[in-house]
Amino acid sequence: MFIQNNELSQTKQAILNSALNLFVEKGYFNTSIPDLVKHSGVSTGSIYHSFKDKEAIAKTLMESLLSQIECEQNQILTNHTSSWARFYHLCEWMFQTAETYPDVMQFILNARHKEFLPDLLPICSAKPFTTLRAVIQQGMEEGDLKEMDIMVAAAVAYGGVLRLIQLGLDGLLDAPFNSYLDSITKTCWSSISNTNQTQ
Amino acid sequence: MFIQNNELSQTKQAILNSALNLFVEKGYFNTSIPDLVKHSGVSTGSIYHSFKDKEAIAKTLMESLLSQIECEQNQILTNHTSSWARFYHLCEWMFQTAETYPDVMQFILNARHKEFLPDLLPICSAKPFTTLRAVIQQGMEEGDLKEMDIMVAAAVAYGGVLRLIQLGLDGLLDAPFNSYLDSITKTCWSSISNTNQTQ
DNA sequence: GCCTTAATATAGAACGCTCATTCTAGAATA
DNA sequence: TATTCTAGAATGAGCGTTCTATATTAAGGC
Repeated sequence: MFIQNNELSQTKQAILNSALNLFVEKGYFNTSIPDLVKHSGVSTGSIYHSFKDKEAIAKTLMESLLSQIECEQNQILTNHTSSWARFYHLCEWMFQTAETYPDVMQFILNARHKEFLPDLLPICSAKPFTTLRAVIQQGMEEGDLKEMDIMVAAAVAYGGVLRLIQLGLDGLLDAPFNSYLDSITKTCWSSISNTNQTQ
Repeated sequence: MFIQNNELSQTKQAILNSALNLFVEKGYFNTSIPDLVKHSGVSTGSIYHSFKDKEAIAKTLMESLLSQIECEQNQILTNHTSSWARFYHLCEWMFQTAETYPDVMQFILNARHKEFLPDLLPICSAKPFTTLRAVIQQGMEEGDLKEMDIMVAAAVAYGGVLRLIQLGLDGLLDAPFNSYLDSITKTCWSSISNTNQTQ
């Protein structure tokens, strides 16, 4: 039960949570409306009363997830000001989310959204991802990070973390996510850092 | 025309190449057999004469791509022996492939294979990916890389590179791939390297 | 309170269409 | 002449969506 948005009715939330589960488990195209009916307990009629069509379900789901993520990221940015602290806690948050809500992480990172949401920008252009890059930018402007191409720096900084999450979601890690947190964040950060020590 | 396998008939190759194009462009589920007929010029009857069903097309496509990639990787491993050289040239090869055959790279990296090939292991377990990790292992055993969790090291080493490829495929990079090659490989490698300089 | 009425929500059967697959017939090959 | 390949029409199942009927809720008048 990840989706909990006061602006959405109970019925809509139930549908979206089932959609999230099923879309991750079987994929968007392998999930039929009858599947959704069975899983959510909401009837066909109600589903189509709540949403224009199947695509609208996916779209709303995506928007809900992204806005929720944005919200949690902003919390982190408020609580921490230095670029390193922001980077570290953003990564920590990603690890925690991957651990607690693997479905959500799978859906955000993995799903080929373009296949069922043709108008959506690539996920890398979405707000949560630009926020991640903005922290790197900040680190560079404040002199903590080497001057280099922002895309390269961001790819190095988050690439390792996201890759590890991917490996974990695919079941190739033995230990829980957060046991890797310190070592991977320090390693990634130090490689683009100006000094050789991360405070 | 990426698929060129002597073990496969012309017809099969034509079908597989069309499948590769269409699967990347529209996705597996948005590609119908009629689409494949139109694009490849091969009739329904011939398609079903060549392949058991639609899934078998995807499976053969995947196997062809992976074996071709494996082959090219082995070439690189033969030509270079040090772990750094192997790492560098494997990355170079990935960049080149992403530049020349973005379809192939998209399909390998991105496609949610599990959705249409339920029996397939996650892509990270496929040979080409274990080969990548083996090079990191080698670097560690030979003392070039710090002793650390192999998964963490591999995630850091390739995460940045693969992330950059992803950004490029999504159209967020200005320059061609290979202009980033040196900076990203050096950055990634140095962060897990024992000495602070990469020869 | 209670009845009336309108709007909204739910339920599940019915519809029409597309798709993967099969079938039948004919062409090419050996 | 037997086998393999090609072609495209026919089939049938499953899907997204719509339709119709029933239930629930909300508001207003008395």
